Amino acid sequence: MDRQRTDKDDEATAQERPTLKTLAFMTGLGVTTVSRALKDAPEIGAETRRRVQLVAKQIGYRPNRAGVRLRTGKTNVISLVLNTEHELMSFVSDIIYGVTEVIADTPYHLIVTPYSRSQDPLDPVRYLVETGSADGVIISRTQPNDPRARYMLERGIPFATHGRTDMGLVHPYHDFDNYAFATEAVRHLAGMGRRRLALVTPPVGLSYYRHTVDGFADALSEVGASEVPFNTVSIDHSIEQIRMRTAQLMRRDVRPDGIISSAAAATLAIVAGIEDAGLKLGRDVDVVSKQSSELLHLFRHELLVVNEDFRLAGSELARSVLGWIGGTAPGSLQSLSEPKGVVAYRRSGD
Amino acid sequence: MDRQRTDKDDEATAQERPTLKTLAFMTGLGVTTVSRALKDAPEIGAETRRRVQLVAKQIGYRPNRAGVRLRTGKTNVISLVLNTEHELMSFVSDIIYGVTEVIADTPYHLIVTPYSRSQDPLDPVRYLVETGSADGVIISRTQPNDPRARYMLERGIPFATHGRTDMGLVHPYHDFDNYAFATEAVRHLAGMGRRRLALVTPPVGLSYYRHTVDGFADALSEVGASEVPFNTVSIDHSIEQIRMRTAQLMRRDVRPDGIISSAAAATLAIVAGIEDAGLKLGRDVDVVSKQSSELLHLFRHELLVVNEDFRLAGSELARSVLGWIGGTAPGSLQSLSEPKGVVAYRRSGD
DNA sequence: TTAATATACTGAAACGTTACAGCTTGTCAC
DNA sequence: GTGACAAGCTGTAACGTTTCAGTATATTAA
Repeated sequence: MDRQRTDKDDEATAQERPTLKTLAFMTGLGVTTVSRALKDAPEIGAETRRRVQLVAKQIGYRPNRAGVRLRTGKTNVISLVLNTEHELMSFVSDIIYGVTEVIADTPYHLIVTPYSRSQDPLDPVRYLVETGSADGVIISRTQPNDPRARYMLERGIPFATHGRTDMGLVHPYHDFDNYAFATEAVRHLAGMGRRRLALVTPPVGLSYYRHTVDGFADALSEVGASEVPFNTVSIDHSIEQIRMRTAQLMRRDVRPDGIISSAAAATLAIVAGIEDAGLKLGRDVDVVSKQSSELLHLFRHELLVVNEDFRLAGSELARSVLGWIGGTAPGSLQSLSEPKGVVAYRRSGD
Repeated sequence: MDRQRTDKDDEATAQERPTLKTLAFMTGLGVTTVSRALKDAPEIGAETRRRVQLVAKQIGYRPNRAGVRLRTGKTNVISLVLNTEHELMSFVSDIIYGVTEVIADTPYHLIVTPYSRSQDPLDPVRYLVETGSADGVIISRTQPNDPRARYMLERGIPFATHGRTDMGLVHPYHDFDNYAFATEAVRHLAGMGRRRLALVTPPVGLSYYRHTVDGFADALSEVGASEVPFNTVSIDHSIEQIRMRTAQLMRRDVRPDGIISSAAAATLAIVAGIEDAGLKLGRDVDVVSKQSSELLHLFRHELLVVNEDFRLAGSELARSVLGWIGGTAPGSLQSLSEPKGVVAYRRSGD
């Protein structure tokens, strides 16, 4: 009832969204000319070009995404592939915000592609590639030998990984230097006189697990401190598990006098465990933790923190993917973010 | 170079992604028939239908989104509109996960549409509607008189709001019962003998600000406690501001002996402020706080918490939008989540 | 037998875009 | 004055889908 008008008068009064046809009618040109004029093709007269672009701006023409996508295969979509299981914590939103910041003034949309419980991480990536649902993909929880990266490299679809791989293949990535984080943390603790250090690692199997562990080990021997093995948990474990295991650890004879934690949420649990064991943070043991929001110092003044900026990670990852799509060499789209050092709490007066 | 083949042999060996044409060729039917057979149209013979669907499954046919979208206007996209400024905290990822859980086994994709610093919140919604970029929209930071909801209602695009409106217009929503939260919090504090209560409110102007304030006020008069005004901050303020203002408040002569906080991050700052003033949580003042992840008890045992489940909110919102798209009456797609009560810390042994 | 009708299927057109292969017109060299 | 060529523009087809208006065959009613 609302749509009484025939095909013919489409050209006359276009109340619907303007298309190339509308513009062609208004300017008296052909749709081909209009299309080319809008993308600054060389064989269009300078005046015509300006005229078309003016009219387009005036009536608020926006290319129909489905039309473009059908014709060219270009989706103007970046997909962020997320594990809904483990990435429980806040930093996911930071990454998302970082990505959206970068693509805000591009024609790109961000779609979130989840994969859940016990699903093959390759599944969502395969889906994206097979259905051609995105021009570029961002993945996280990167592994040294990552089948997803290998797959996308084979298929030639631009992507960026949060975290490096170690397959001898070159692709864009952004990573936080967790080796540096671990070494700085160890040195800092050693500087405070701590000698028996424990590490709460990233999830075993992920790339930054190795980086962290290596940095920890190297720095330990550098400063001549010793490791108190604490392999029963990683930051992927539940708060309760970490807390319990930490308490157990701290009740043992040879307990650490310094702990390094790879994630803020885990740190809350670690501190709880320490206190469960009747020990006091800052006196019996010091803890250095990574964090992504500035909250740990509110939690316990005694905590030592290293900040990791996930919003930056999101931005860098988006920039990388867009760069690759735009033709930049993948090898030049890699970035590593250096920790700014271990920071202790400052009282207001300091 | 990879694409040497002519249009003709397209029909023969389809190495590319299968389309209706591929299926038509394989089954010896017309594309129309295939299209209808796949959607169980009645005028297709039962055997033909089965045959087509079998072949489709075998070769992994998936309808081309761009084709469908161009022809029908259906995008199979749900958009989640987010404020990149204020929604700093973790619960955004919970909402996203909740949404993805629901749309996982539908053809829908989730796109995240951000709006940032000082931008009109109506902008992204207008964009989505004008460009027809989504079949349904989810918005948050809902206001009693929300221009976005009004706009989408006018335009007839299905949406759901996180939080209720108060415009006499009916639309799907999911909301946490913040009135109940506030009343339960007040009653709990009153039950502990607290008489002078302060409230750290949600952002002024949002719907749940009113609900919270109303619940607070009503319960105050019910239990005969008094309010210590604390209108200088809301949970949208920075950690530092909240902390400072709380410290100021707690140093005054008439200071509250109970505080109710609408968000976990604010609570960290509040507690810091309390301690800055030299007071002790649980002795000089009790704090009831909402939280979305179970972390506050690790922060301070003395905290009293009420849990709000944002993953549930995401799921409910997605269900609502899909329901509306599917033709369900908007009025029947409203849900209110009740707080499960104020919970205090339980030591392991309890 | 014929006509009406139901069943099962099909071709053409359209959604909005871009690529390809033209088509005019004007200018210039000769 | 003719041919060549460039500049500037245009029509058609195609991407994959669904809808519309059929067509062919079989079945039933008279």
